[in-house]
Amino acid sequence: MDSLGSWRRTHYTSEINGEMDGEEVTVMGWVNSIRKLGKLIFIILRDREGTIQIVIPKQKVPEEVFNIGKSLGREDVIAIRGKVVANEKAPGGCEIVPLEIRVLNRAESPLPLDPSEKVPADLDTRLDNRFLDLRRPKITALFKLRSEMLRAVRDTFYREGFIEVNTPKLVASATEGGTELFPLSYFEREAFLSQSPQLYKQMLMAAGFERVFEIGPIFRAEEHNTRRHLNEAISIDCEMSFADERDAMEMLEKVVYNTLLHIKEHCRRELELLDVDLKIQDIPFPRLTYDEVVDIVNTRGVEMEWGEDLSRAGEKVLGEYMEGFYFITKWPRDIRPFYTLPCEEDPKLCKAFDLMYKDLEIASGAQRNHIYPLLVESIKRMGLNPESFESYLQAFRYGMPPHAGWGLGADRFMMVLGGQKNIRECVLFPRDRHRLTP
RNA sequence: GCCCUGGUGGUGUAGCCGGGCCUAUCAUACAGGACUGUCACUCCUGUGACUCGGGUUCAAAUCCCGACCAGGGCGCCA
Repeated sequence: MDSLGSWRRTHYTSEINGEMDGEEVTVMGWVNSIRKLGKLIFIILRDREGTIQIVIPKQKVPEEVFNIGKSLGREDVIAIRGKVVANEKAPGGCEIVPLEIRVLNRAESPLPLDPSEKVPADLDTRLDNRFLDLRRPKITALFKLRSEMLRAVRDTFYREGFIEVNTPKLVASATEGGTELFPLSYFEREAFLSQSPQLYKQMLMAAGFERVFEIGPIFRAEEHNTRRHLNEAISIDCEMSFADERDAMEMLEKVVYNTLLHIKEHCRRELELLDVDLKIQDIPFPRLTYDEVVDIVNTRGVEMEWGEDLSRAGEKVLGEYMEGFYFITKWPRDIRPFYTLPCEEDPKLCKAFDLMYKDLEIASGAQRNHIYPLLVESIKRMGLNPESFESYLQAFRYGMPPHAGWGLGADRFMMVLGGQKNIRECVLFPRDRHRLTP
């Protein structure tokens, strides 16, 4: 085994081409595959950006180089200093003839799964050996896509005058209602992992921050076991003052639309690898009211009473009826959280919305209830105790502007962008009902 | 949490219905050998597996029960 020493990579494999014939380069990466043909050895070297062929003809390289080449196995980590040779017979039209090879680390064998994708592996096996799974170009592509998605989302927020914030993930209250929280011990007290930055975002409206966004983890202790649920997820959240639910929907459209454009333009290679034909959907996205949704779902043979949330069957028929992204607006007040502002014209309804992609809910938001007495009443209505919201409610008593916002599930958004059927595919190290490692 | 399906070498599979010719199939990986243009290299040789526990039977990978694990569906998801 050799040390890196003073060697540094001069090129990623993708940066080398036939026009560099004769140039000396240093490349580093993993042995993707190796074919030993007696006195001739071919290595496909893989780095983050791609692969390149290394050719080792016994007659034309130092004996030591040939011997090292012969000793290599799959996924060994090597560095090669060598000459670029343009050659039509090589994949990509060029290859490297090594002057010197350094073996930086050996890989044990057999490997727990096959990164070259000749033999498929179950998702469970892949997640158990995720670092190896992630060496597969297709999988790497998905996470490059994710990185660019986050960049596009951030860019849009900054361009629109939002401040990026971080709110606590360790919280005291288990009384927000709704979802189950993960309890944990906090010195001599009990604490919980935050299910959403909701209450903090709103307090920042009282702080006069006007427009904030946060990209961070949320934790839900539900025992769900589906392709679209995780117990730890990343939420893209925003909140804006002096705005109503229509402003919030427009902002959400901008974020989604800009991300589609950005990915389409900057991730051609990744989309191709993933075999995704990303459609740019013009804005505004269609808006359905909850009332319309109830009609559509019932007309298509799935029973749905007014006042019920969409069942999975309901989502499916709706997803068949609607193409791409669409909003559902004007929800019944009783099935939305207490911080949603009721409609003035009909107190049974509220100013909440969901953003759907086909049959998948990817975001939800609303104009928030900024009127203190009405908010207290709503908390009671939901069977919750206003006293446990004291530090939150305080913020509404000394000048809280009208405001609206939403939360977009980053991992679900990735399912749409990357064409994935299982949300676990979109997360490096997913946390679900049974998986806590790696 | 409920329902359905499944668990066979490192990985992915065939065999299971109709128990015995299974000393368990194939691919890939791995080890050794031959090979100077491979690109899923080819060829020869070799190594390696029936999730666990109980039961039925002369006989269980195969049938039955339970546990564990996985996949899918549903529920839950302010």
